[in-house]
Amino acid sequence: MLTEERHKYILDVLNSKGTIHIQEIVEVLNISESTVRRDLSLLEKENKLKRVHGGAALLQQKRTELSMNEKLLHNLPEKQRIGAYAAGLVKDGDCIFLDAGTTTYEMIKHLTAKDITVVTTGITHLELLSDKGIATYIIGGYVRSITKAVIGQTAREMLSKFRFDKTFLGVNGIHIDYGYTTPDPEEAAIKSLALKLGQHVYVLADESKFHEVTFSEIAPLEEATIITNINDPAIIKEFNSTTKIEMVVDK
Amino acid sequence: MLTEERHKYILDVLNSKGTIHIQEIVEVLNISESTVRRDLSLLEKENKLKRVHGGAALLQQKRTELSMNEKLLHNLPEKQRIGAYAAGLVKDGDCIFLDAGTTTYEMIKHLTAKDITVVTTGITHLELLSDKGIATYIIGGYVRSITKAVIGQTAREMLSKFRFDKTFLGVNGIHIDYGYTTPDPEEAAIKSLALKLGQHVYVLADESKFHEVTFSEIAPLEEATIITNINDPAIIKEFNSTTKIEMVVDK
DNA sequence: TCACAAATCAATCATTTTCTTTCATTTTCA
DNA sequence: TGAAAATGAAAGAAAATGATTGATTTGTGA
Repeated sequence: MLTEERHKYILDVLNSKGTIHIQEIVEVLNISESTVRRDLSLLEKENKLKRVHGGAALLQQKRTELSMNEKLLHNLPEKQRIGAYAAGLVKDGDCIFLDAGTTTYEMIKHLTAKDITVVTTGITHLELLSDKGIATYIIGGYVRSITKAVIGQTAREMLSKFRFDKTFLGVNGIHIDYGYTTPDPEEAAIKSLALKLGQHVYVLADESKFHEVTFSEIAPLEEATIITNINDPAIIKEFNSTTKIEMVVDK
Repeated sequence: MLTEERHKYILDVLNSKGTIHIQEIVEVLNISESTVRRDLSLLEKENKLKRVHGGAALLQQKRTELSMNEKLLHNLPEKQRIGAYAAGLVKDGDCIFLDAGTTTYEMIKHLTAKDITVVTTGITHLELLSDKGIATYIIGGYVRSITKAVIGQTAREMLSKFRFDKTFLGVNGIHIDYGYTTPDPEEAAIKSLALKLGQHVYVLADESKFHEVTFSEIAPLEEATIITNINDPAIIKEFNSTTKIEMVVDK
Protein backbone atom coordinates (compact mmCIF):
# COMPACT_ATOMS: atom_id res chain seq x y z
CA MET A 1 0.00 0.00 0.00
CA LEU A 2 1.60 3.21 -1.20
CA THR A 3 1.52 6.36 0.86
CA GLU A 4 -0.14 8.10 -2.06
CA GLU A 5 -2.92 5.55 -2.15
CA ARG A 6 -3.58 5.91 1.55
CA HIS A 7 -3.69 9.67 1.26
CA LYS A 8 -6.03 9.51 -1.69
CA TYR A 9 -8.37 7.21 0.23
CA ILE A 10 -8.39 9.53 3.22
CA LEU A 11 -9.07 12.63 1.13
CA ASP A 12 -11.72 10.87 -0.91
CA VAL A 13 -13.65 9.81 2.16
CA LEU A 14 -13.25 13.29 3.62
CA ASN A 15 -14.54 14.92 0.49
CA SER A 16 -17.60 12.77 0.37
CA LYS A 17 -18.41 12.56 4.07
CA GLY A 18 -16.71 15.53 5.65
CA THR A 19 -15.10 13.50 8.44
CA ILE A 20 -13.16 10.29 8.89
CA HIS A 21 -12.29 8.05 11.86
CA ILE A 22 -8.86 6.68 12.52
CA GLN A 23 -10.30 3.27 13.32
CA GLU A 24 -12.11 3.22 10.02
CA ILE A 25 -8.87 3.84 8.15
CA VAL A 26 -7.03 1.21 10.17
CA GLU A 27 -9.63 -1.42 9.35
CA VAL A 28 -10.27 -0.58 5.72
CA LEU A 29 -6.65 -0.16 4.71
CA ASN A 30 -5.39 -2.77 7.14
CA ILE A 31 -2.52 -0.68 8.44
CA SER A 32 -1.42 0.26 11.92
CA GLU A 33 -2.73 3.18 13.86
CA SER A 34 0.74 4.68 13.92
CA THR A 35 0.83 4.92 10.17
CA VAL A 36 -2.59 6.45 10.00
CA ARG A 37 -1.58 9.07 12.52
CA ARG A 38 1.52 9.86 10.54
CA ASP A 39 -0.56 10.20 7.40
CA LEU A 40 -3.01 12.52 9.06
CA SER A 41 -0.22 14.67 10.51
CA LEU A 42 1.35 14.95 7.10
CA LEU A 43 -1.87 15.84 5.34
CA GLU A 44 -2.59 18.37 8.02
CA LYS A 45 0.77 20.00 7.46
CA GLU A 46 -0.09 20.21 3.76
CA ASN A 47 -3.34 21.93 4.66
CA LYS A 48 -5.41 19.15 3.18
CA LEU A 49 -7.42 18.46 6.32
CA LYS A 50 -7.79 19.22 9.98
CA ARG A 51 -6.97 16.62 12.58
CA VAL A 52 -9.58 16.22 15.27
CA HIS A 53 -9.74 13.94 18.26
CA GLY A 54 -10.45 10.48 16.85
CA GLY A 55 -9.89 11.26 13.22
CA ALA A 56 -9.90 14.16 10.80
CA ALA A 57 -12.27 16.65 9.21
CA LEU A 58 -12.36 18.86 6.16
CA LEU A 59 -10.84 22.27 6.70
CA GLN A 60 -13.32 24.69 8.11
CA GLN A 61 -12.98 26.92 5.11
CA LYS A 62 -14.25 24.20 2.85
CA ARG A 63 -17.25 23.26 4.88
CA THR A 64 -18.63 26.63 5.71
CA GLU A 65 -19.21 29.26 3.12
CA LEU A 66 -18.64 32.90 3.60
CA SER A 67 -21.55 35.18 3.06
CA MET A 68 -21.80 37.21 -0.11
CA ASN A 69 -20.63 40.36 1.61
CA GLU A 70 -17.67 38.71 3.21
CA LYS A 71 -16.68 37.26 -0.12
CA LEU A 72 -16.91 40.54 -1.94
CA LEU A 73 -14.12 42.07 0.10
CA HIS A 74 -11.87 39.18 -0.65
CA ASN A 75 -9.51 39.68 -3.57
CA LEU A 76 -11.66 42.47 -4.93
CA PRO A 77 -9.16 43.98 -7.39
CA GLU A 78 -8.44 40.59 -8.88
CA LYS A 79 -12.13 39.89 -9.22
CA GLN A 80 -12.66 43.19 -10.97
CA ARG A 81 -9.91 42.45 -13.45
CA ILE A 82 -11.21 38.97 -14.11
CA GLY A 83 -14.75 40.31 -14.41
CA ALA A 84 -13.70 42.97 -16.89
CA TYR A 85 -11.85 40.45 -19.01
CA ALA A 86 -14.76 38.04 -19.03
CA ALA A 87 -17.17 40.83 -19.93
CA GLY A 88 -15.04 41.45 -23.01
CA LEU A 89 -15.81 37.93 -24.22
CA VAL A 90 -19.48 38.74 -24.56
CA LYS A 91 -20.37 39.85 -28.08
CA ASP A 92 -23.36 41.74 -29.50
CA GLY A 93 -26.47 39.61 -29.55
CA ASP A 94 -25.12 36.93 -27.22
CA CYS A 95 -27.36 35.04 -24.87
CA ILE A 96 -25.37 34.23 -21.76
CA PHE A 97 -25.75 32.55 -18.39
CA LEU A 98 -24.34 34.40 -15.40
CA ASP A 99 -23.78 32.35 -12.27
CA ALA A 100 -24.41 33.79 -8.82
CA GLY A 101 -21.35 35.14 -7.04
CA THR A 102 -19.10 38.11 -6.61
CA THR A 103 -16.83 37.63 -9.60
CA THR A 104 -19.71 37.34 -12.03
CA TYR A 105 -21.20 40.40 -10.35
CA GLU A 106 -18.11 42.35 -11.26
CA MET A 107 -18.61 41.23 -14.85
CA ILE A 108 -21.90 43.04 -15.12
CA LYS A 109 -20.39 46.48 -14.61
CA HIS A 110 -18.15 45.93 -17.60
CA LEU A 111 -20.70 44.47 -20.00
CA THR A 112 -20.82 46.68 -23.08
CA ALA A 113 -22.08 44.40 -25.87
CA LYS A 114 -25.42 45.39 -27.39
CA ASP A 115 -28.65 43.41 -27.48
CA ILE A 116 -27.49 40.76 -25.11
CA THR A 117 -29.74 38.55 -23.04
CA VAL A 118 -28.67 37.44 -19.60
CA VAL A 119 -30.09 34.52 -17.65
CA THR A 120 -28.96 34.30 -14.04
CA THR A 121 -29.49 32.56 -10.70
CA GLY A 122 -27.87 35.39 -8.75
CA ILE A 123 -30.43 37.61 -7.15
CA THR A 124 -27.83 40.22 -6.33
CA HIS A 125 -27.24 40.69 -10.05
CA LEU A 126 -30.78 41.56 -11.00
CA GLU A 127 -31.03 45.19 -10.11
CA LEU A 128 -27.76 46.13 -11.71
CA LEU A 129 -28.52 44.15 -14.86
CA SER A 130 -31.93 45.60 -15.38
CA ASP A 131 -30.74 49.11 -14.51
CA LYS A 132 -28.23 48.76 -17.31
CA GLY A 133 -31.13 48.02 -19.67
CA ILE A 134 -29.99 44.46 -20.27
CA ALA A 135 -32.70 41.92 -21.07
CA THR A 136 -32.64 39.83 -17.91
CA TYR A 137 -34.24 36.54 -16.97
CA ILE A 138 -34.18 35.25 -13.42
CA ILE A 139 -34.33 31.51 -12.86
CA GLY A 140 -37.13 30.79 -10.40
CA GLY A 141 -36.79 28.75 -7.25
CA TYR A 142 -35.65 28.76 -3.65
CA VAL A 143 -33.33 31.58 -2.65
CA ARG A 144 -30.37 30.30 -0.65
CA SER A 145 -29.63 32.95 1.92
CA ILE A 146 -25.87 32.48 2.33
CA THR A 147 -24.94 32.78 -1.31
CA LYS A 148 -28.04 34.56 -2.61
CA ALA A 149 -28.31 31.97 -5.33
CA VAL A 150 -31.46 30.34 -6.64
CA ILE A 151 -31.55 26.56 -6.24
CA GLY A 152 -33.95 23.64 -6.26
CA GLN A 153 -35.79 21.32 -8.59
CA THR A 154 -37.94 24.10 -10.05
CA ALA A 155 -34.83 26.08 -10.83
CA ARG A 156 -33.22 23.17 -12.63
CA GLU A 157 -36.35 22.56 -14.67
CA MET A 158 -36.60 26.16 -15.74
CA LEU A 159 -32.90 26.44 -16.47
CA SER A 160 -32.94 23.35 -18.63
CA LYS A 161 -35.22 25.09 -21.12
CA PHE A 162 -32.51 27.59 -22.06
CA ARG A 163 -29.44 27.35 -24.28
CA PHE A 164 -26.54 29.76 -24.00
CA ASP A 165 -23.90 31.11 -26.32
CA LYS A 166 -21.68 31.49 -23.29
CA THR A 167 -21.87 30.32 -19.71
CA PHE A 168 -19.92 32.10 -16.97
CA LEU A 169 -19.49 30.24 -13.70
CA GLY A 170 -17.93 30.92 -10.34
CA VAL A 171 -16.56 28.00 -8.35
CA ASN A 172 -14.92 27.45 -4.96
CA GLY A 173 -12.34 24.89 -5.91
CA ILE A 174 -10.29 24.01 -8.97
CA HIS A 175 -8.25 20.87 -8.70
CA ILE A 176 -6.38 18.85 -11.25
CA ASP A 177 -7.96 15.60 -10.05
CA TYR A 178 -11.29 16.67 -8.60
CA GLY A 179 -12.17 19.31 -11.21
CA TYR A 180 -14.47 22.19 -10.34
CA THR A 181 -16.17 22.02 -6.95
CA THR A 182 -18.42 24.10 -4.73
CA PRO A 183 -19.65 23.46 -1.17
CA ASP A 184 -23.38 23.11 -1.72
CA PRO A 185 -24.70 20.12 -3.71
CA GLU A 186 -27.77 22.01 -4.90
CA GLU A 187 -25.66 24.83 -6.23
CA ALA A 188 -23.31 22.35 -7.81
CA ALA A 189 -26.25 20.78 -9.64
CA ILE A 190 -27.31 24.16 -11.02
CA LYS A 191 -23.80 25.07 -12.10
CA SER A 192 -23.31 21.69 -13.67
CA LEU A 193 -26.53 22.06 -15.63
CA ALA A 194 -25.70 25.57 -16.80
CA LEU A 195 -22.36 24.26 -17.93
CA LYS A 196 -23.99 21.61 -20.11
CA LEU A 197 -26.30 24.20 -21.69
CA GLY A 198 -23.51 26.56 -22.72
CA GLN A 199 -21.76 26.46 -26.07
CA HIS A 200 -18.66 28.03 -24.54
CA VAL A 201 -18.14 27.69 -20.82
CA TYR A 202 -15.89 29.89 -18.73
CA VAL A 203 -14.98 29.51 -15.08
CA LEU A 204 -13.89 32.73 -13.40
CA ALA A 205 -11.41 32.12 -10.61
CA ASP A 206 -8.90 34.14 -8.67
CA GLU A 207 -5.82 32.41 -7.36
CA SER A 208 -7.39 31.43 -4.04
CA LYS A 209 -9.46 28.79 -5.84
CA PHE A 210 -6.62 26.77 -7.31
CA HIS A 211 -5.75 23.42 -5.74
CA GLU A 212 -8.79 23.74 -3.51
CA VAL A 213 -11.37 21.00 -3.28
CA THR A 214 -14.76 21.56 -1.72
CA PHE A 215 -17.67 19.25 -1.10
CA SER A 216 -19.63 18.98 -4.34
CA GLU A 217 -18.35 18.27 -7.80
CA ILE A 218 -19.54 20.43 -10.67
CA ALA A 219 -17.60 19.05 -13.61
CA PRO A 220 -14.16 17.82 -14.65
CA LEU A 221 -11.58 20.42 -15.58
CA GLU A 222 -11.71 20.00 -19.33
CA GLU A 223 -15.33 21.04 -19.63
CA ALA A 224 -14.60 24.73 -19.19
CA THR A 225 -12.04 27.38 -19.92
CA ILE A 226 -10.55 28.96 -16.82
CA ILE A 227 -10.26 32.72 -16.68
CA THR A 228 -7.88 33.84 -13.98
CA ASN A 229 -5.40 36.48 -12.94
CA ILE A 230 -2.91 33.91 -11.79
CA ASN A 231 0.48 34.08 -13.46
CA ASP A 232 2.45 31.35 -11.79
CA PRO A 233 3.95 29.44 -14.75
CA ALA A 234 3.93 26.17 -12.83
CA ILE A 235 0.22 26.32 -12.15
CA ILE A 236 -0.59 27.43 -15.66
CA LYS A 237 1.39 24.60 -17.12
CA GLU A 238 -0.19 22.12 -14.73
CA PHE A 239 -3.73 23.05 -15.65
CA ASN A 240 -3.03 23.72 -19.30
CA SER A 241 -2.28 20.09 -19.79
CA THR A 242 -5.90 19.26 -19.01
CA THR A 243 -7.92 22.29 -19.99
CA LYS A 244 -7.70 25.72 -21.52
CA ILE A 245 -6.70 28.58 -19.30
CA GLU A 246 -6.88 32.26 -20.23
CA MET A 247 -4.95 34.82 -18.29
CA VAL A 248 -6.05 38.28 -17.47
CA VAL A 249 -2.98 40.34 -18.22
CA ASP A 250 -1.63 42.06 -15.17
CA LYS A 251 -0.67 45.56 -16.10
CA MET B 1 -18.61 9.50 16.88
CA LEU B 2 -16.37 12.47 16.15
CA THR B 3 -16.91 15.83 17.78
CA GLU B 4 -17.15 17.31 14.30
CA GLU B 5 -19.90 14.90 13.34
CA ARG B 6 -21.92 15.75 16.42
CA HIS B 7 -21.53 19.43 15.77
CA LYS B 8 -22.59 19.01 12.19
CA TYR B 9 -25.71 17.14 13.26
CA ILE B 10 -26.62 19.82 15.76
CA LEU B 11 -26.14 22.66 13.31
CA ASP B 12 -27.97 20.82 10.56
CA VAL B 13 -31.02 20.29 12.72
CA LEU B 14 -30.85 23.88 13.87
CA ASN B 15 -30.70 25.16 10.35
CA SER B 16 -33.70 23.19 9.28
CA LYS B 17 -35.85 23.49 12.38
CA GLY B 18 -34.56 26.53 14.20
CA THR B 19 -34.33 24.86 17.61
CA ILE B 20 -33.05 21.61 19.09
CA HIS B 21 -33.60 19.79 22.41
CA ILE B 22 -30.80 18.26 24.39
CA GLN B 23 -32.79 15.06 24.92
CA GLU B 24 -33.27 14.72 21.19
CA ILE B 25 -29.53 14.88 20.62
CA VAL B 26 -28.84 12.42 23.43
CA GLU B 27 -31.23 9.89 21.95
CA VAL B 28 -30.40 10.28 18.29
CA LEU B 29 -26.63 10.32 18.66
CA ASN B 30 -26.61 7.97 21.63
CA ILE B 31 -24.23 10.05 23.72
CA SER B 32 -24.41 11.36 27.26
CA GLU B 33 -26.02 14.59 28.30
CA SER B 34 -22.67 15.84 29.52
CA THR B 35 -21.19 15.60 26.08
CA VAL B 36 -24.15 17.33 24.50
CA ARG B 37 -23.84 20.18 26.99
CA ARG B 38 -20.17 20.49 26.26
CA ASP B 39 -20.90 20.57 22.53
CA LEU B 40 -23.52 23.25 22.90
CA SER B 41 -21.25 25.39 25.08
CA LEU B 42 -18.52 25.10 22.51
CA LEU B 43 -20.74 25.97 19.59
CA GLU B 44 -22.13 28.86 21.52
CA LYS B 45 -18.65 30.16 22.15
CA GLU B 46 -18.03 29.93 18.42
CA ASN B 47 -21.17 31.96 17.81
CA LYS B 48 -22.84 29.16 15.94
CA LEU B 49 -25.94 29.03 18.10
CA LYS B 50 -27.55 30.31 21.25
CA ARG B 51 -28.11 28.05 24.21
CA VAL B 52 -31.57 28.14 25.71
CA HIS B 53 -33.05 26.23 28.60
CA GLY B 54 -33.47 22.66 27.38
CA GLY B 55 -31.49 22.96 24.20
CA ALA B 56 -30.31 25.53 21.68
CA ALA B 57 -31.64 27.88 19.03
CA LEU B 58 -30.39 29.66 15.97
CA LEU B 59 -29.05 33.06 16.83
CA GLN B 60 -30.98 35.74 15.09
CA GLN B 61 -30.82 39.36 15.94
CA LYS B 62 -34.08 39.99 14.15
CA ARG B 63 -36.15 38.21 16.75
CA THR B 64 -35.61 40.82 19.42
CA GLU B 65 -35.37 43.93 17.28
CA LEU B 66 -38.91 43.76 16.00
CA SER B 67 -42.13 42.60 17.59
CA MET B 68 -43.03 46.18 18.24
CA ASN B 69 -45.09 46.59 15.12
CA GLU B 70 -47.89 48.16 17.03
CA LYS B 71 -45.83 50.94 18.49
CA LEU B 72 -44.21 51.79 15.23
CA LEU B 73 -47.55 52.21 13.58
CA HIS B 74 -48.07 55.74 14.91
CA ASN B 75 -45.39 57.79 13.34
CA LEU B 76 -44.55 56.00 10.17
CA PRO B 77 -45.10 57.43 6.74
CA GLU B 78 -48.15 56.05 4.97
CA LYS B 79 -46.61 53.19 3.08
CA GLN B 80 -44.70 51.97 6.06
CA ARG B 81 -47.79 52.08 8.19
CA ILE B 82 -49.74 50.10 5.66
CA GLY B 83 -46.86 47.65 5.32
CA ALA B 84 -46.59 47.20 9.07
CA TYR B 85 -50.31 46.59 9.38
CA ALA B 86 -50.29 44.05 6.57
CA ALA B 87 -47.28 42.31 8.09
CA GLY B 88 -49.32 41.84 11.24
CA LEU B 89 -51.82 39.77 9.25
CA VAL B 90 -49.21 37.15 8.52
CA LYS B 91 -49.31 34.34 11.08
CA ASP B 92 -46.83 31.63 12.04
CA GLY B 93 -46.51 29.02 9.34
CA ASP B 94 -48.24 31.04 6.63
CA CYS B 95 -47.28 30.73 3.01
CA ILE B 96 -47.78 34.09 1.34
CA PHE B 97 -47.38 35.81 -2.01
CA LEU B 98 -45.72 39.20 -1.99
CA ASP B 99 -46.20 41.35 -5.05
CA ALA B 100 -43.42 43.56 -6.37
CA GLY B 101 -43.54 47.19 -5.27
CA THR B 102 -42.59 49.62 -2.56
CA THR B 103 -45.51 49.05 -0.19
CA THR B 104 -45.02 45.31 -0.12
CA TYR B 105 -41.32 45.97 0.40
CA GLU B 106 -42.16 47.88 3.54
CA MET B 107 -44.09 44.85 4.71
CA ILE B 108 -40.99 42.71 4.81
CA LYS B 109 -39.26 44.80 7.44
CA HIS B 110 -42.17 44.22 9.79
CA LEU B 111 -42.67 40.51 9.23
CA THR B 112 -42.26 38.73 12.55
CA ALA B 113 -44.26 35.52 12.16
CA LYS B 114 -42.22 32.35 12.42
CA ASP B 115 -41.74 29.64 9.84
CA ILE B 116 -43.31 31.56 7.02
CA THR B 117 -42.70 30.98 3.35
CA VAL B 118 -42.73 33.87 0.93
CA VAL B 119 -43.14 33.64 -2.82
CA THR B 120 -42.50 36.83 -4.71
CA THR B 121 -42.06 38.42 -8.12
CA GLY B 122 -40.27 41.45 -6.70
CA ILE B 123 -36.54 41.18 -7.17
CA THR B 124 -35.92 44.08 -4.81
CA HIS B 125 -37.45 42.02 -2.02
CA LEU B 126 -35.13 39.07 -2.25
CA GLU B 127 -32.06 40.18 -0.37
CA LEU B 128 -34.00 41.54 2.57
CA LEU B 129 -36.21 38.47 2.76
CA SER B 130 -33.38 36.02 2.72
CA ASP B 131 -31.28 38.10 5.09
CA LYS B 132 -34.14 37.88 7.55
CA GLY B 133 -33.90 34.12 7.33
CA ILE B 134 -37.30 33.79 5.66
CA ALA B 135 -37.79 30.88 3.29
CA THR B 136 -38.01 32.69 -0.03
CA TYR B 137 -38.98 31.60 -3.51
CA ILE B 138 -38.51 33.81 -6.53
CA ILE B 139 -40.79 33.34 -9.50
CA GLY B 140 -38.64 32.93 -12.58
CA GLY B 141 -39.03 34.94 -15.76
CA TYR B 142 -38.24 38.20 -17.47
CA VAL B 143 -37.25 41.07 -15.22
CA ARG B 144 -39.09 44.25 -16.13
CA SER B 145 -36.64 47.04 -15.57
CA ILE B 146 -39.02 49.85 -14.63
CA THR B 147 -40.85 48.06 -11.84
CA LYS B 148 -38.26 45.35 -11.07
CA ALA B 149 -41.02 42.80 -11.30
CA VAL B 150 -40.82 39.37 -12.90
CA ILE B 151 -43.23 38.84 -15.78
CA GLY B 152 -43.90 36.57 -18.74
CA GLN B 153 -45.33 33.22 -19.66
CA THR B 154 -42.71 31.26 -17.72
CA ALA B 155 -43.49 33.30 -14.64
CA ARG B 156 -47.20 32.61 -14.90
CA GLU B 157 -46.58 28.91 -15.34
CA MET B 158 -44.35 28.70 -12.30
CA LEU B 159 -46.64 30.86 -10.20
CA SER B 160 -49.65 28.73 -11.01
CA LYS B 161 -48.05 25.80 -9.21
CA PHE B 162 -48.30 27.56 -5.83
CA ARG B 163 -51.19 28.13 -3.44
CA PHE B 164 -51.11 30.84 -0.80
CA ASP B 165 -52.65 31.38 2.60
CA LYS B 166 -52.50 35.08 1.90
CA THR B 167 -51.74 37.16 -1.16
CA PHE B 168 -50.55 40.76 -0.83
CA LEU B 169 -50.79 42.94 -3.94
CA GLY B 170 -49.90 46.45 -4.88
CA VAL B 171 -51.97 48.19 -7.56
CA ASN B 172 -51.99 51.53 -9.35
CA GLY B 173 -55.72 52.17 -9.51
CA ILE B 174 -58.76 51.32 -7.40
CA HIS B 175 -62.06 52.25 -8.92
CA ILE B 176 -65.61 51.41 -7.97
CA ASP B 177 -66.50 50.41 -11.52
CA TYR B 178 -63.22 49.28 -13.04
CA GLY B 179 -61.84 47.48 -10.01
CA TYR B 180 -58.09 47.09 -9.50
CA THR B 181 -55.85 48.18 -12.35
CA THR B 182 -52.17 48.55 -13.22
CA PRO B 183 -50.46 49.98 -16.33
CA ASP B 184 -48.70 46.92 -17.69
CA PRO B 185 -50.79 44.04 -19.04
CA GLU B 186 -48.12 41.49 -18.23
CA GLU B 187 -47.96 42.60 -14.64
CA ALA B 188 -51.72 42.66 -14.45
CA ALA B 189 -51.80 39.06 -15.58
CA ILE B 190 -49.36 38.04 -12.85
CA LYS B 191 -51.24 39.94 -10.16
CA SER B 192 -54.54 38.52 -11.33
CA LEU B 193 -53.15 35.00 -11.18
CA ALA B 194 -51.65 35.49 -7.72
CA LEU B 195 -55.00 36.80 -6.58
CA LYS B 196 -56.76 33.64 -7.71
CA LEU B 197 -54.21 31.47 -5.91
CA GLY B 198 -54.62 33.18 -2.55
CA GLN B 199 -57.07 32.11 0.10
CA HIS B 200 -57.17 35.62 1.49
CA VAL B 201 -56.22 38.47 -0.80
CA TYR B 202 -55.18 41.94 0.33
CA VAL B 203 -54.51 44.99 -1.79
CA LEU B 204 -52.24 47.54 -0.16
CA ALA B 205 -53.06 51.07 -1.27
CA ASP B 206 -52.41 54.56 -0.03
CA GLU B 207 -54.95 57.27 -0.81
CA SER B 208 -53.36 58.27 -4.11
CA LYS B 209 -54.68 55.07 -5.69
CA PHE B 210 -58.37 55.61 -5.07
CA HIS B 211 -60.59 56.62 -8.01
CA GLU B 212 -57.66 56.02 -10.34
CA VAL B 213 -57.92 53.82 -13.41
CA THR B 214 -54.95 52.58 -15.39
CA PHE B 215 -54.61 50.47 -18.51
CA SER B 216 -54.92 46.85 -17.44
CA GLU B 217 -57.53 45.27 -15.27
CA ILE B 218 -56.43 42.93 -12.51
CA ALA B 219 -59.71 41.97 -10.88
CA PRO B 220 -63.02 43.43 -9.73
CA LEU B 221 -63.11 45.15 -6.36
CA GLU B 222 -64.81 42.40 -4.38
CA GLU B 223 -62.07 39.87 -4.92
CA ALA B 224 -59.73 41.44 -2.41
CA THR B 225 -59.67 43.26 0.90
CA ILE B 226 -58.22 46.75 0.68
CA ILE B 227 -55.71 47.80 3.29
CA THR B 228 -55.28 51.54 3.39
CA ASN B 229 -54.54 54.47 5.62
CA ILE B 230 -57.32 56.53 4.11
CA ASN B 231 -59.90 57.83 6.59
CA ASP B 232 -62.30 59.83 4.48
CA PRO B 233 -65.70 58.45 5.58
CA ALA B 234 -67.22 59.08 2.17
CA ILE B 235 -64.65 56.99 0.36
CA ILE B 236 -64.78 54.26 2.93
CA LYS B 237 -68.51 54.04 2.67
CA GLU B 238 -68.38 54.04 -1.11
CA PHE B 239 -65.97 51.11 -1.32
CA ASN B 240 -67.36 49.27 1.64
CA SER B 241 -70.54 48.69 -0.24
CA THR B 242 -68.65 46.55 -2.73
CA THR B 243 -65.73 45.06 -0.88
CA LYS B 244 -64.07 44.86 2.49
CA ILE B 245 -61.76 47.63 3.48
CA GLU B 246 -59.45 47.59 6.47
CA MET B 247 -58.03 50.77 7.81
CA VAL B 248 -54.69 51.25 9.37
CA VAL B 249 -55.65 53.12 12.48
CA ASP B 250 -54.26 56.61 12.67
CA LYS B 251 -53.69 57.51 16.25
C1' DT C 1 -48.67 35.29 43.99
C1' DC C 2 -46.49 31.49 46.14
C1' DA C 3 -44.57 27.05 46.89
C1' DC C 4 -43.35 22.73 45.20
C1' DA C 5 -42.05 19.28 41.89
C1' DA C 6 -39.79 18.36 37.69
C1' DA C 7 -36.55 19.43 34.53
C1' DT C 8 -32.33 21.40 33.36
C1' DC C 9 -27.94 23.08 34.51
C1' DA C 10 -22.73 23.66 35.85
C1' DA C 11 -19.01 21.57 38.17
C1' DT C 12 -16.36 17.73 39.40
C1' DC C 13 -14.09 13.33 39.00
C1' DA C 14 -13.18 8.56 37.66
C1' DT C 15 -12.93 6.03 33.46
C1' DT C 16 -12.17 5.31 28.74
C1' DT C 17 -10.32 6.63 24.50
C1' DT C 18 -7.07 8.78 21.80
C1' DC C 19 -2.48 11.04 21.22
C1' DT C 20 2.46 11.69 21.27
C1' DT C 21 6.81 9.92 21.71
C1' DT C 22 10.12 6.53 21.42
C1' DC C 23 12.27 2.53 19.73
C1' DA C 24 12.70 -1.91 17.47
C1' DT C 25 11.61 -4.09 13.16
C1' DT C 26 10.70 -4.35 8.35
C1' DT C 27 10.89 -2.60 3.75
C1' DT C 28 12.95 -0.03 -0.03
C1' DC C 29 16.37 1.15 -3.11
C1' DA C 30 20.89 2.41 -4.53
C1' DT D 1 24.51 -5.38 1.37
C1' DG D 2 23.77 -1.26 3.98
C1' DA D 3 21.73 3.14 4.82
C1' DA D 4 17.51 5.52 4.76
C1' DA D 5 12.77 5.40 5.04
C1' DA D 6 8.59 3.46 6.46
C1' DT D 7 6.13 0.75 9.63
C1' DG D 8 4.27 -1.25 13.92
C1' DA D 9 4.22 -1.75 18.93
C1' DA D 10 4.18 0.09 23.50
C1' DA D 11 4.11 3.31 27.40
C1' DG D 12 2.93 7.34 29.48
C1' DA D 13 0.51 11.89 28.60
C1' DA D 14 -3.49 14.25 27.15
C1' DA D 15 -8.15 14.63 25.88
C1' DA D 16 -12.83 13.26 25.73
C1' DT D 17 -16.53 11.02 27.90
C1' DG D 18 -20.17 9.68 31.17
C1' DA D 19 -21.94 9.57 35.79
C1' DT D 20 -22.90 12.07 39.90
C1' DT D 21 -23.61 15.92 42.77
C1' DG D 22 -26.02 19.87 44.26
C1' DA D 23 -27.59 24.38 42.34
C1' DT D 24 -30.75 26.77 39.22
C1' DT D 25 -34.61 27.37 36.26
C1' DT D 26 -39.21 26.36 34.73
C1' DG D 27 -43.92 25.02 34.89
C1' DT D 28 -48.05 23.87 37.65
C1' DG D 29 -51.67 24.19 40.74
C1' DA D 30 -53.45 26.16 44.71
